[in-house]
Amino acid sequence: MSSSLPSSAGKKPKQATLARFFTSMKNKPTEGTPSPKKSSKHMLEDRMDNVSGEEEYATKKLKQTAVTHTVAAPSSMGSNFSSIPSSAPSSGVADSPQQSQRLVGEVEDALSSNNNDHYSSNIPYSEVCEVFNKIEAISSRLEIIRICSDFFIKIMKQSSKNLIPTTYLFINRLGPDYEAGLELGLGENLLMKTISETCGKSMSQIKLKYKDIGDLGEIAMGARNVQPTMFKPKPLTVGEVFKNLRAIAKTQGKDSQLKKMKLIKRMLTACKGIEAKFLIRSLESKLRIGLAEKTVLISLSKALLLHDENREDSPDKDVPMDVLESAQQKIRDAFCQVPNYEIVINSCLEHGIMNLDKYCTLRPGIPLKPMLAKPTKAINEVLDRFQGETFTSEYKYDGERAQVHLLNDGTMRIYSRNGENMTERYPEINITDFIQDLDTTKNLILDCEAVAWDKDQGKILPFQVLSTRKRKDVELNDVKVKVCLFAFDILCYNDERLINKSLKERREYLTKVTKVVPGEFQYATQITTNNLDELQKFLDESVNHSCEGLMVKMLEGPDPIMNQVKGQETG
DNA sequence: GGTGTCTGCCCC
DNA sequence: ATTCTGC
DNA sequence: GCAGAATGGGCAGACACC
Repeated sequence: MSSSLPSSAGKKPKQATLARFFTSMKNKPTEGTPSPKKSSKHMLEDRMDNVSGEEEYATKKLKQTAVTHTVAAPSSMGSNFSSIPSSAPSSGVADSPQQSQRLVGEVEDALSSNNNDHYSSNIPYSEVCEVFNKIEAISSRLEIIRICSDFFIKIMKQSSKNLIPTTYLFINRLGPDYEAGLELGLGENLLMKTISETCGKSMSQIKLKYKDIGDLGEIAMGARNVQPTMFKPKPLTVGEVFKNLRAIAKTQGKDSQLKKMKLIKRMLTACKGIEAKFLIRSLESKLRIGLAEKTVLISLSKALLLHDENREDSPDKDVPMDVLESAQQKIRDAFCQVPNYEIVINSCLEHGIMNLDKYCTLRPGIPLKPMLAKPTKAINEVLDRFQGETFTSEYKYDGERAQVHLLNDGTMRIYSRNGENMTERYPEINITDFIQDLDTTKNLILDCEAVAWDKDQGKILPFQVLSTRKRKDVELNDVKVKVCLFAFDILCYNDERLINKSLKERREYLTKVTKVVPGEFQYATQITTNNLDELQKFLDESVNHSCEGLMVKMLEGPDPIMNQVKGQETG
């Protein structure tokens, strides 16, 4: 099978915005100009009113949801942690998110702050933007993958150091999920203000165009390109842009918005052509070129594999399909267990992509990607899917995912579904209270659901209640909504990877290692049956116990299938 | 200090 | 989380 | 039907401004 597809003739932009640029805004009535004080929600409504009859424009909040992978079981190699480097590679991965020092100082401080050196790259930013531009016009994923991996190979030939900052630009992130303090803290308003000041347009002009076009990137590009440039700015490089983005994220405190704007202005002034478009979109966290994490990961595996091949063998040798696929699987598995591009990429470069499963494995202190469940409508649908297999069902609790880590040094961390460090949010939880034998338990990783708990009534409260809890700087006194952890899995125990074991075995570990404390730490209610009536009853029961339905999981076997069944609304 | 606005790799 | 899209 | 990408509602926090 060929790896490249003929690109379809019917290419069309990912958004319906481009063709309309600057065309339909003539004769726009101005009475709809929002007053500066209007909330963004109102602005959105205005916008929708004005474009009524046309197809929907990209509205606000095009947030990129973090991608979840299955923790697919790689063929068990019997390798345990003895072969794993005990410390993270020298990449300087910040691993103590709680104490990330707050940079209140000058912009320059942030720029020169800790270990930015390994993000250096002299690749012109314009080259990245050219690739983005190409991808935006393509819908075939295979074609996109080809373009991406070709580009990755090209920059690696210059220096493999280029790969990390470039990858981060492609996935539009500033670091791993679990590294705190990497939010840009920018929204459409601040960006519009910055564009307006940099490009010499009035705020109302920009807003009007935004209402019409719905893409600040296009607006910035349009405005930049008609601006006379007195002197030629130095071209932007990948390393520079990436470091600046991180600096923007790390800027906080008083006048932080001014400082952020200053950093953006500096870059925007140096932008030429399409650079402005993608720079602004990156800052909005809305790259919207039809390329996201999964595709980048596949492209990376292809690039790293070919790069590897090129080095030790004749260049441009065609890699067999099965080799390519196994490389993809390896890199996917590694990334599920260690969701950190720096670690995975460096490990590939150092040990080769085929040895990832020996060096990139889960470890307490790094949140692994959760396994995903397929939503199903009814019980019999599940029975079809699991026919012949032994499966088990658990309540699906209406709370927040909590991946609880106990580290060798005795510290504990709690990560959200998206790998965010939520430890601060639960000061009252101490996992050691729920461990049977503290002498023999050095470290572990548990999978739980944190649920708001009514201590007086001894029952579960809805998610809305949980979400009213404080998030930052939470002291014990602040805790008004109690939480009960419902554990349903254990993924690692004393450096032993359990993800390749069957759920049945993992449950045995779980109950052996931990202990129930009613109202604080309990096991997810479960049943193992394939009887339709029993299951239906169990589903109804779960809803009566304020749960959302059931999670249905394969009990044995290496190939984990998981489904969820939604219960009836209780309203 | 309080209030209003904006933002979030937010959570579901 | 749900919905939309291309394959 | 699948995988990947795009989008939504609601709440606490951060910052700007008075």
